[in-house]
Amino acid sequence: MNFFPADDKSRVLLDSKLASRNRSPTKLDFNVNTGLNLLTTNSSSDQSMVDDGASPNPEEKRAKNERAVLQAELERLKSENLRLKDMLNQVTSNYQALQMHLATLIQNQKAADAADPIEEKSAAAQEKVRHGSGCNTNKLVPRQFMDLGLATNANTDDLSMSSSDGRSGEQSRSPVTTGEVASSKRHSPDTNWSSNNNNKVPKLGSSSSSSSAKDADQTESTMRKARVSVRARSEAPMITDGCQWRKYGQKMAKGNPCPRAYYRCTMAAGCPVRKQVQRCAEDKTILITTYEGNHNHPLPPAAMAMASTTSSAARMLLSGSMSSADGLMNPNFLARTLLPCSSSMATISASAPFPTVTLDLTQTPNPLFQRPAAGHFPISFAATPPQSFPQIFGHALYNQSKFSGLQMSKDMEAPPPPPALQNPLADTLSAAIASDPNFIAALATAMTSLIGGSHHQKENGNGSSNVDNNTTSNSQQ
DNA sequence: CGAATTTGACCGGCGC
DNA sequence: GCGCCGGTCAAATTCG
Repeated sequence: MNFFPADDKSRVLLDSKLASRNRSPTKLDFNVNTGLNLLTTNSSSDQSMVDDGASPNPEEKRAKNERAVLQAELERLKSENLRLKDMLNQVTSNYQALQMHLATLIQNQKAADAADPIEEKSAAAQEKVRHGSGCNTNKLVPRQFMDLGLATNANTDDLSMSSSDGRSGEQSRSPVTTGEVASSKRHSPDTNWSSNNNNKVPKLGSSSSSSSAKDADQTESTMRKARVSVRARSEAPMITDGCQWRKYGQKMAKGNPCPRAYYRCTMAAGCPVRKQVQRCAEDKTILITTYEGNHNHPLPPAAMAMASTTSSAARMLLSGSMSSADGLMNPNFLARTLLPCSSSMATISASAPFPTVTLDLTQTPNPLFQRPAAGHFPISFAATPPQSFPQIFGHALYNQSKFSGLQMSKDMEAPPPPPALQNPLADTLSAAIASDPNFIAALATAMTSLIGGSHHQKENGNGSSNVDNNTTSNSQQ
């Protein structure tokens, strides 16, 4: 976990701390003192942190002061190092717990599938969410992680992010995948970004060779194509998400003086994933990146996060909206129901032609200066100290869990906000983190990757990817 | 010189 | 039917 840019002085400082963390404090102090002793002649006064004013040599006096300052700074850094270490351990342990729960979940799910694939999973998901909402976060995270997987799997088992071919015969069961493989009007058989293909069942149906006509829900699902939009403050022309993109077009969009750029994934031939990049008309420092589709190839860890975002968010949106006529017909209702307290982080667009999940990472760029409004959960990543990462994950998962289905119980609509830890040091560190938009984006995508991870891991058979890797790799970009 | 980007043309959907 | 619009193509251009 790297919280600082590689060229930052603080990075060097942190690295030195980490490198020395295995040494005993005594030894560390000794080493520092040894160096400073070279500048002093009176070793007996080395232990004094305060200048007694009796020193006849002004040079020595200055050296003492300097040493005192350095020692104080060293102590502070040591304690900070310990905090960081604890935090890392906590995140790691949480992740390991998630993996264990996932393994258990998959086993249980296989057993449940044999009996009643849909009903059992939905009931289990709701029950677990109800229990999870009242638990402390360390338990909440894996629970909700599991819950999401259950809820989404119930509807979108066949969504594929990975090397599994999205154009397999299974595609018709997955709204997003189906959309991806729908033929475009030109040569690209997997292009479905255009509105041309999204709202016309006959077109999709005619273009799909696998119109096995599962049922009405299937037909309905093909009408909808989910997108995942990420809003982040960035001066860069494009946020780094680990994938390789090739620009294939640029257009002036109506109502926005900034051009919209069109990219397609070039990490594999025929990868259907597209993304649009456009600056916000109101605030040009905000970069809006909209993803659509699932990769048909293995992804590097750095790309896993964002790719999982598009897949899992789309899956959540579709699986949730599909289950309710209200949600389907009234996106506002859907958003209100699913996201009563998270509008600043994730919203469902009511005006977009397609169901769109928007992850807003532009809130509260500096946690020291802006706190969440009363009654509003501190969803903004930057607004929460690093020690609260489990809480963040937990709440994000909680929200996403709600995302995953309207069928969830009513008592889930008013979640108890996890207590955000108040810690000056943490605030300082989070301020540093928040100052890097790439880190924020990486963190967000890592979180959503975690959210979608259950599905992802199942599909890829690549359970080794983890949040730490995602976060690190992205934050270093 | 190959890869990536640019940019005007093209296409289909949609509203009038 | 026409024009607008979003999305894509592909030749031309630029870049490394």
